[in-house]
Amino acid sequence: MELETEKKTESSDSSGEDEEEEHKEAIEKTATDSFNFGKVEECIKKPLNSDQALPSTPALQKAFNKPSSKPAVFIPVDRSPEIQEARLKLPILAEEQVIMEAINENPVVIICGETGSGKTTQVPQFLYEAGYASSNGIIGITEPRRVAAVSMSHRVAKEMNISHRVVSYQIRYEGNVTDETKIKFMTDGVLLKEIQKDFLLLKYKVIIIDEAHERSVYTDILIGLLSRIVPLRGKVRKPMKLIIMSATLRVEDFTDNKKLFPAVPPAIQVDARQFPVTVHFNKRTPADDYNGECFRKVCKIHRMLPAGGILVFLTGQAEVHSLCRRLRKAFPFRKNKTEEKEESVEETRKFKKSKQRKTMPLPKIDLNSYSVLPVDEGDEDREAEMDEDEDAVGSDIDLELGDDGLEEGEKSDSSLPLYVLPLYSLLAPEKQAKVFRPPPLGTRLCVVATNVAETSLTIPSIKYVVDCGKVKKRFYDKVTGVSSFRVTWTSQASANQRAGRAGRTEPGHCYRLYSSAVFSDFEKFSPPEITRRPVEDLIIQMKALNIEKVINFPFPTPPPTEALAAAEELLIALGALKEPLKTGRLKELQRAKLSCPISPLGMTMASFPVAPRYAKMLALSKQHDCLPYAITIVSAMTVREFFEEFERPAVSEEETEKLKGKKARVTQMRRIWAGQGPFQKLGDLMVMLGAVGACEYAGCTPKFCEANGLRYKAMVEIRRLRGQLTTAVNSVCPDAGLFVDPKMKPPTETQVTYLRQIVLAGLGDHVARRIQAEELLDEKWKYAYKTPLLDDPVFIHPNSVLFKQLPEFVVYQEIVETTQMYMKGVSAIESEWIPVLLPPYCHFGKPLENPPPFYCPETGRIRCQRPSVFYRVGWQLPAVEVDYPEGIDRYKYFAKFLLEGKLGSYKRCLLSSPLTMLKTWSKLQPRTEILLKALVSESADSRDALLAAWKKNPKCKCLVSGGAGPTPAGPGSAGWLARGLMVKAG
DNA sequence: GAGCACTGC
Repeated sequence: MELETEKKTESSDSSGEDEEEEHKEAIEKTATDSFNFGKVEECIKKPLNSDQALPSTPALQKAFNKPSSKPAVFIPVDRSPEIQEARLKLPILAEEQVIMEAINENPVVIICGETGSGKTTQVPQFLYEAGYASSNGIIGITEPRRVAAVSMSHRVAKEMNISHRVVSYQIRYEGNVTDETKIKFMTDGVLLKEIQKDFLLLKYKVIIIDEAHERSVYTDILIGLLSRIVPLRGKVRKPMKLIIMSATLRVEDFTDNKKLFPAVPPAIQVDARQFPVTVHFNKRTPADDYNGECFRKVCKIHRMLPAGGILVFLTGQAEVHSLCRRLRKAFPFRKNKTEEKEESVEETRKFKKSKQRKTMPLPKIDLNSYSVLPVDEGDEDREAEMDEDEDAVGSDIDLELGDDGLEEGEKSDSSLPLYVLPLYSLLAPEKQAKVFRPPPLGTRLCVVATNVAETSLTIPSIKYVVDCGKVKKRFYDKVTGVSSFRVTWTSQASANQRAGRAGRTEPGHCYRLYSSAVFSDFEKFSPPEITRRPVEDLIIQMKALNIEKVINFPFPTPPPTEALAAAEELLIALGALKEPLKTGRLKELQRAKLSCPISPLGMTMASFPVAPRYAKMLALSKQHDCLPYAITIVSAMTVREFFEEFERPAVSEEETEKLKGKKARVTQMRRIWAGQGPFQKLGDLMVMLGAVGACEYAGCTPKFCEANGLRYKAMVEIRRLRGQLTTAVNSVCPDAGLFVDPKMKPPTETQVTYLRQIVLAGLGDHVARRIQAEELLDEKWKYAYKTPLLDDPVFIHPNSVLFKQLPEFVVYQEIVETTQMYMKGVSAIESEWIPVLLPPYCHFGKPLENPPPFYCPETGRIRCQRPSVFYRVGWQLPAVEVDYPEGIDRYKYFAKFLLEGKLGSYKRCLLSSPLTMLKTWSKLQPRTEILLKALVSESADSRDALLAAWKKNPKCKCLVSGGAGPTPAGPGSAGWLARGLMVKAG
């Protein structure tokens, strides 16, 4: 037994499949065997060429029953002539043979090709035609976004002229996969879940990870897992191919990572069919006012340059709306009937200045060629002599001429109508859709966007990009988890991605509002997401795959150790991981802490597709019929931006009034949904429950949402998530018999109290306590709360319904730091619940002697009253009934109650009083000492433990009597849903 | 007394 544990800890693998000997063995040999198929070509920059045939292995040839260079099977595809023609224009088609040879001969291949290369649509078709999906095996492609998975499956089905039954998709809430499916597009999270059901992914012959350069957390984990799965599949003689597709050449994290791929996988580069984009840097970089600079640049472009849409990149909603307002004011356009006419005739557009000016031929600068470093240093100086303000790299178009200093007066010019549209993720979909329609006749389209336009949404017909060079990003404090949003410079890769948005339909221009020197100081790539955020959700998923030593997992880029430790600590506190034994040295303890195995509760939690804190809430909600409510609350907490945002600057007086009215309405509804008295104590979570309940009752219509300031999209997502969570709970607990009830009744007062306890159990590390009057030394702590991990005061967010209530103890969903630290999603809790529900966060004192310890017939354990203090802050918590602490005294009490007959119905003549058992060792009589020693040696300090000892060694019974043992009372099992939850309500 | 970019199960 010990040997085995030892072996496990020592082995370098981390994807332990210990139930399957074969797999385990194979994992350990991964490094030596599985990746040695073929010597690997290290051509990162240049395409492979076909006469550089890669060496192949007999094993693989046998596996596919064909020589390596030529597929033995060819599955015909009946494409339409138009599709054929369009396909042939894609550069990737010329590389088909090269790509397929590399795939045939290597288990892992990387394909680099920028947007427009056609890799996402074509590579699956290559594989299909080469027979990779011909016999009992399918081709899986992961996308980081749902829309992409759906639209790509549609497009490929159309190109191949094949039914959706064969080319299908699967995303979180829907899919059209059938038994006939051969090509399956899915989101990366879907595949990760599938690995939990079938670690070897046996139904797939090929997995393609698309958009790997985006480095989404699931993509990263998938690549780590697949780096082990692929060789394992070789071991079981069912080889699988892994293809990693990236839009950038930054693949060193995959290629130069020996832990991930011991042999360097070949990387093939394919060209993209993009139009050239000329990049213009500003001579000077504005200190702060990039918004004003954006405005001026758009004005110049609009006044002087030929037709073509403008896309502006800014950092947030407020900026987007404010620029929209300024631009609309400067270039108003009157809506008329022609607006409805969809066909916009380029020739009829009037561009005052640009018509007078000679349009210069656009310079041919390939976006690729400068993407690493700006090539303009020389030009910059040359341009500087002629132009103080701006260096137009490689371009003769001078925006400075004809500038009439518009920014001062911002006088409006209605002869040059500009059709200005905002675009950001939280914008209602129908408003987002506007940017894809042609602008009204005689106007120019100008989209003012956040980062959504960089990856998620592609607007055609953009010719000019204005890039402020900034992004707004979320930052997490690794220790406290407090998050904040900061605006920083973007990365070179992302600036290039933005520039590329100007070359989708014709050659374009990108205006960067910063100098090339500033650009070259940008980091090359943004750090992968997994290094920047808490990882407890990922860690629990990995633990559920029996990956215990997460620290050894072959992450393409590992999360910081602090983040791993924080995740492990939280999961232990939630009971999802088995706590390491407290014996041993500190160092060993530290190491053990990073390799805790998952607990049964953890397995249940991992099956719920929500954050571990919320999964814990679900796992505790069976009692008192709380599940439907807990599911609803958890769904609402998971879906972001529940309420519509009305804080933006209004365009008109009329809008100002409208926004004001809506804001007032939301505030009013919040108060109504929060309820009164005991209901209100559930706080913001009660608002969520009330809002979802009311919305569903009304049929979840856009109208209801609009009228009540709810985001329709969010409400639909909550509805779907409730459905998914209901199914998930039913499957771990079939007798729950849950269903989603659109006419769900409000919870009772008692249920609300239980819900508060459930919420506390999940948010144990998010408890805060109001500063008491006597502690108030500094004004800055007025109305403030203290938390265990933060030195600074935190406050209830003004939007919270508890903002004015200021309950003594609260839990919060998250803390966001802006001007101060604000708690959001706040519920009030009672301090006496804390020691009962959150023992890991409490330091308990000695058991009270009054009331005395007692035997609990339900659990078969010794119970007692213990006072405690909350961790790190030392808040005194009321004494509560808990299990008697481990140790000799527990044995003594157990012996005492045993002798008293508390465990069973037998009565014996005892020579001593059971009370003797509580005396110190020295005062014990020999016969009682024997009993105590026996109990200790058998670790029998509870009924279950004693029964186990008797089962193992029936002789033990003699120690107590000669008679029948105690009869076990009730089920001893402590199933996760059965556990005696909760403090008495009220 | 406020101001959050973007995504996946």
